Order: sequence, then C-alpha cells, then structure tokens
Amino acid sequence: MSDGSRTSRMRRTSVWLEDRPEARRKASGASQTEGLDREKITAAAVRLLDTEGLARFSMRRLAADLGVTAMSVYWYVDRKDDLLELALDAVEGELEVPDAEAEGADWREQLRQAAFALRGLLRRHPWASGTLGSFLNVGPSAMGFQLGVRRVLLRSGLPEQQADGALAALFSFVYGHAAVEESWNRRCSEAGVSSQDCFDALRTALGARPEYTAGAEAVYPVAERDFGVALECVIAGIEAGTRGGRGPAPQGRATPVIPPQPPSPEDR
Amino acid sequence: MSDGSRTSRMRRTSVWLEDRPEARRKASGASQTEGLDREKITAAAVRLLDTEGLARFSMRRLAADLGVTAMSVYWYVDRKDDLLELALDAVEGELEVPDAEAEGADWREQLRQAAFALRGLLRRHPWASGTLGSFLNVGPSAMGFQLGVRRVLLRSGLPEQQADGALAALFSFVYGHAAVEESWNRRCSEAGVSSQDCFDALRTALGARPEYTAGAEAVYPVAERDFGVALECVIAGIEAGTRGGRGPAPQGRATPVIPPQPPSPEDR
DNA sequence: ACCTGAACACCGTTCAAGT
DNA sequence: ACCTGAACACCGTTCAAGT
Repeated sequence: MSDGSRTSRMRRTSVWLEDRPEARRKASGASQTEGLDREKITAAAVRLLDTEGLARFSMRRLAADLGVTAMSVYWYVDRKDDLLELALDAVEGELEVPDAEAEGADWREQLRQAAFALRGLLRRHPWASGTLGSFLNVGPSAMGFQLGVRRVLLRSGLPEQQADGALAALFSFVYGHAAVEESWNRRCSEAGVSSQDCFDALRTALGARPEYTAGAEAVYPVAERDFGVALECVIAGIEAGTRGGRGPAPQGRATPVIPPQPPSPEDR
Repeated sequence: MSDGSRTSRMRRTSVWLEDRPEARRKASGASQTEGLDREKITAAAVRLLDTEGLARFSMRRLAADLGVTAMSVYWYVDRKDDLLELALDAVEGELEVPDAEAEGADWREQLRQAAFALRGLLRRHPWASGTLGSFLNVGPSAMGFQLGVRRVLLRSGLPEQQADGALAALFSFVYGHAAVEESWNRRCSEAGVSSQDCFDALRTALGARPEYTAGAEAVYPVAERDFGVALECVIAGIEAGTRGGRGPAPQGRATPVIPPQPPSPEDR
C-alpha cells in the first residue's frame, strides 16, 4: 500500500496510497449518527465545493459547516489535499461504469456515453476539473470507470498497445475541454458579464490589433457543438486505427509517423 | 477594449481586456535601465515560476527577487492573476506560428509540429498548464498561435463549421495530457519517489482490492508513446472528416451522430 | 480516541503616507 | 509618478493540552 515515501516529513503521492493506522479506520464497527468520520467529512466537502467553488473552499470553512473546530478535521485527514482527492473520487462515483460485455452494445456509442457522462460530471461539479490537474485521480471510482472504458475500447478491435493512447486521447480531451469551458464560465461570472459580452469585447480588442484582423472574426465562445464535433473526431480516429489504415498506428509501418522529424530535442 | 464590467469592485475577465490608463503605460518614451516596468516584472515572474513552481509563487517573493517592496508591483499590475496571465502569454511567445501558405507544407505534419511544440512548451514551463485551467489564454501570443493553427487546419479541406471542433480536439487534448503528466511528475517528485515506484505502489494497492484485479495490470505511467498514438488518433479523425465519411460530421447526415440518444438531459 | 486553543509562518490586497 | 509600511482578513498546519 505504501509508495515507499513515508520517511519523516515527506508528502504522500495520493491519499489512496496511504498507510492508514488501523486505529483510525473507525474504532467501533458500524456507522454512528454522532461524531465525525471520513464519509461525513467528504460529503460536507463536496457540498461546500459545489456551493462555494474551489477558491473559497478552506479547512476552516468546512469545519464551521460541520459545527466543529478547524483542527478536528485533521484527526481524519492528513491535509487539505487529501480531502480534495477524497471529494474528487466521491463525485466520480456518480459515473456509471460501461459494460463492455453488454448484449448488442456498440463500442462507439458506449464511448460517446462515457465521454458525455464525464463531461456532465465536470459540469455539475465545476471545481473537479481544477483538482484533476493537481492530483493523481487514482481513487476507486476513477479507476473503475477508466478500466471499464478501456475494456469497451478493446472491443473495437484496436490493438492493445494502442488502447492507452486512445484512452488518453479521449479522457485528456474531455478533461481539457471541460477545464477550458469552466475557466471561461468562472471568469465571466466573477466579472458579472455574460459569456457572449466577454467574447464581443475580445473580438473588438483583437480587431484593434493589426496583426489579428485576419481571423479575429473566427473568435467565439467554446461552442456547445464543438464538443460533439471534437468527440466524433477522436472516435473516427480510433476507428481508423482499427482498420489498420491511417490512424493511430505507432510503429512497424512503411512511413513511421511517430516521431516525424523532431523539431527540437526536448520537444519530442 | 473594456468588457463592460468595470463597475466598482468587479473583477476583470482578463488582463487583455483591461482599460489601462494611458498615464501608466510608461510615461517617457523608451526603455530605461532603472526602475520597473511590466516587461521586467513579467520576466521576473516567469523566472520565479520556472524555478519555484506555481504553488510557491507569491507577490512577496517576486518583489523580493526584484529588490523591491511587495506592494510596488501593484503599481504595474492590478492583481496576482493578471501577472500570471502576462507570464503565460510571455512563454507562449516561444511558439512558432505555423505558416499555412508555406510551399509544399503538409497540414498533417504542421499539426503534429504545433502539437509537439505546445507540449514542449508546457513541459519547459510546468506551471503553465496549471494556469491554463484558470485563465482565458487570449493574449496576443496565444491568439496568434491558435489562429495560425486554425488556418493550417482549414487547408486540410475540413469544412469551416468543423474547424473549431477539430481545433478543440487538438488543443484540449494536448493541454489535458500535459496537465495530467505534470501532476504525476509534481506529486512524485514532492514525495521523493520515482514515477515508476509510484506506479508499482498503485498497482499493488489496486491488486489488493478485489474489484480491480481485472485490468489492474494495465495500469502504468502515462507513457511517452501514448501521446503520439493519441495525436495520430486526433489527426486521423480530422482526416476522416475531410473525406466526408465517418468522422466529425455534425449535421445533415442520414444518421446524425450528435446527439445520439441523450443519456440524461443535463449531460448533453 | 477524539477534540480544542493558541500559535507560527505565511498569503493577497487596501490604504494612507511618503518622495 | 512611483514606492513604502502598516494593517486587514484571511490561509494551512503544528503542537501541547484537554476530556
């Protein structure tokens, strides 16, 4: 369980890799209605994150919500980051793990559903995309979902060596897209401006700079439609890989596409 | 220039949309060797971010590096976030804008180069992916690069309505991938553990949970190769779109793929 | 075993004051 | 025009002490 880093003051890489003293895993058997435990604290953290956002989430506010002193929480959790990891995996429990062996299941449609489900989650809990860029996201719910999607992907006929690349294309894209969308929403709402107004201002500002007049009219908000188009793009790319034609075929081909002429040593 | 939000205490959506009083844009004409200005402050910020990371970057430390009081910086910059936006666009100036009209240029190869260049940038300045999820990234360098890549994309023959979806697929993917990679690197190095050790620990931990034994052996670090595979996947998807076959064709087709059976109203 | 209070070493930012 | 010092309202976290 340990990641071998538990010397003196070293940090842990993830809550999910902690050596938790048995003593603290809840002394008496079942749930008591009185007193705190990790589940109650995590649930309160999710609630606070949902209502206040990541920036205003603090241990002191959380403790206040729980009607307890700020430092009580530290009995159950080593530090704030651990709590954020717990909260992240808790909401990821909302994801339905796709069943690759389901009757008549189409892998394309299952991938679409998984991608939209993940995006829906990141929209319902806007703070989550902020934590995804900081933590490992290897909690039980996240891993279950990821491994489930991986099994679906393998049913497409994609060679196993390419499965993780395709998974990366799918998940990194959904995550990146959600993160960008979220930062637009947050910034605009903090400024009390509609996303449309903000974009109009941006187009005007760019139009004033001579170097961008070519193309500035193409600037507009992250459109609803773009997500679908981009997703189909990724899925079509996976499909191309299954046909062995153009597509994600990394090695052993006449014209190896990876890496094609390194532009700079450190970039590839 | 203004985004219409400059009432009383409202925040701005971006530094790039500020109304900057002419008085503060540098009084006398050219550069002086003495005294501060935005360029010097931004350069110092990039230096500090590169050496210390986003978490340890503070206005007080920056001011100390500049040999000045913490509050002097606020004469040139409204708040810390503005400075981070300036630093982000400053490093994005390292990106070479592709020339869509170049002789004998292949759009696929140009897209590959752009993607690798962006990833290289995010690796040289690991803090940058952390800011990309928080700010609008609409500075002059970022916009120049993005519009340049967009022109390359259009030369593929992809219909204009799909260009932004394809751009989103490409950029969101590179950004998401870099962010995940960065969080692994940072977490492992903070714990003083190699990425490999960390993954071994994770696999062991997952193996101990009965629900993951199926597939746990598939867990391994974000591989170097995955990025290339995923990138080819996106490019193949774009190419599929240009052939009008399967691929990112959003509307007006026999079997509309977007949206296919909404799983839940809020998710699509 | 669980919770508290006081304290430490920081933050970003405001504001009145200096030159 | 530019820079400072003191202050405000917070942080995460440690630690000794309570029950």
